Amino acid sequence: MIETLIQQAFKGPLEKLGIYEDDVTIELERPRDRNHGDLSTNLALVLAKRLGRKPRELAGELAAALELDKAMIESVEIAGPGFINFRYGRGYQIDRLLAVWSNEALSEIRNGGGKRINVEFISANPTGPLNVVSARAGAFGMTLCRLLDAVGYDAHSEYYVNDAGRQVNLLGASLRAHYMQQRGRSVEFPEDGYKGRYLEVMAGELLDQDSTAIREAAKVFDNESFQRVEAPDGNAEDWCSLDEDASVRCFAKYALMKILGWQRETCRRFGLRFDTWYFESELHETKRVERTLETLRKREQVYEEDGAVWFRSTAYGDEKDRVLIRADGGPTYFLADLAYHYHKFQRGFEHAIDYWGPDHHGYIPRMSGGMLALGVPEGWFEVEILQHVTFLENGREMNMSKRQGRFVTMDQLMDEVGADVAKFFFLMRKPNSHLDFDLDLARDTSSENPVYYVKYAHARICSILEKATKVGLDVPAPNEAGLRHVEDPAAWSLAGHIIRLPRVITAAARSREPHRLTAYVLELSRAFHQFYTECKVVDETEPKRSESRLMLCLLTRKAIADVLRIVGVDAPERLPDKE
RNA sequence: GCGCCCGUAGCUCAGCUGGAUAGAGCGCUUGCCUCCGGAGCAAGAGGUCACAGGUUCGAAUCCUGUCGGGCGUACCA
Repeated sequence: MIETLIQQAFKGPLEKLGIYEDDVTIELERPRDRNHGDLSTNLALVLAKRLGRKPRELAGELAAALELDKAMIESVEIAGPGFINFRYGRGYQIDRLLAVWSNEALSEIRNGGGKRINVEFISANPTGPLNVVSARAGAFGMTLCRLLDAVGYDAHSEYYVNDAGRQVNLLGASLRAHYMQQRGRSVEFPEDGYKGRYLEVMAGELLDQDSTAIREAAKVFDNESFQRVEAPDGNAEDWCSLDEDASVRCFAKYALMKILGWQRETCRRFGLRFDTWYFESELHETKRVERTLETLRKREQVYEEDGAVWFRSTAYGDEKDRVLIRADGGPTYFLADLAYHYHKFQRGFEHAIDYWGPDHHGYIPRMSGGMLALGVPEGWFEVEILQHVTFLENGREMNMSKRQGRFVTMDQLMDEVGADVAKFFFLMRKPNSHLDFDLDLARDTSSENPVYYVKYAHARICSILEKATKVGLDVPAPNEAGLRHVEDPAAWSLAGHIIRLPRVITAAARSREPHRLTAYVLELSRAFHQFYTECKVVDETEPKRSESRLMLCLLTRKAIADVLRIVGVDAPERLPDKE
């Protein structure tokens, strides 16, 4: 790395001043302002006081004593209060461009050592179609997985299905009520039941489905990760003749099967791939919930009071202790969740990241406390909170009330703006800030829309390359001789962005901030459009110059495609014709 | 009340973990097509970084307090 090269160069001059390696860290960062060079250090500012010297003077002395290869570092300058600024040499830049082209630059950042990391996201209750709030989580979770893979981890995407407990029961009871009502039988609709239209429709379909049709419907789950999902025996009429508990269970089983089918299909359509769908019911069946409680008990983390069993979460910074077993004897959701995450640990993941909504942040202390109490190492469990999304239409906040049926589901969002645009928009802001989703802009397919701006840059490159071939120019893979011909400032500015690629990926992965990718690819596209207007690429009368510029086109196209792949957005060769 | 998140251009947001004259996009004003897709590019105007203290060579960034907004504060899941 070029940083270590510079740091090494400082060693001698610093020793003359009586400063040794362990004494000071030489920080090198990319200045905000491009005029300040490619790398900058505040070393002189940091040392000035200790040495009783004026920062600028010290900087000048240090800079003069540096011995650096011109091909690597072209210039060293003192600026401002005492910064030492470095500018990359052509040799270094060309070297890095070629490293991007050969994928060497991307291999260099794979430092994760194949460490297995579990990333859990969405995990919506299986009680209805996926809501649009899940869409942002999906975009983040999936992208984080690809980012982690890119930096050398082994990321594992996971979806937790709450198929046990009260809600599923309520779901079954609700569907049953809808069904009976449509059969003209009077039943009381369960309090707090699910009143969504989709259950009415589902009940309607059940009216004329026989048992074979129902069994057929379960076939979409003939797949290992979904063995727990199965159709109830018989048809809806049979289920009605059972006693109420059993009857509700059948309806619940059916509803669960249908809804999980929808959710899985929606995820697929959004480009989400889950390595594991983990069912809560399995935790109960395998007694993991009880065993987790036992472990806590053995570790003396629980006590009984008022007929309930409590976890001493206050010992881990929570504001109050939490109930594990209710007075009525049932386990809380929290206990099951502890068991689930404990099992994640036991499954051998070295780290676990959960994406949660903002309404769950109060839940963090008890969960991380619980993990510690179970003997899981500090820092193993990580939560990323995703803030809410507000949709704007005609500049006004859109009412997302479910009753009005204004698109609230993920599918409707995809119908409206497409999966690519939705993903890109969700990722444009950092996870921790609220997102204003401008629907009018998202629907726009012109380059006002950032997604199309980027796609257009990619398509434009493809079109240029095509044109070059058509006029009989060679389009050679980037090579040293060719890149040496690159002269224009706009071209080198573009090259500077391409070189940044591996760093951007590393930073985005480390900070869990995919918005750095979208921001980067927008800047890169912009640099390309600038280059395009200033440098004519295809020119038969100047084949050498054309070739070198074509190399930059190839490199840019690759960088854009690499980023878009991580973001999960398609990089098209051409955009649909404008009308 | 307490806890978490947030407050940066008219609007939407960056600001790379303490650096230099605080940056983009949209909107507004003004330019650029004999040319590879103008679905593009350039220039200009626009700021008390909510407010007040503190820490230090240096603060939008860290600490304290105030004001304003969002969310949470279940033996629900």
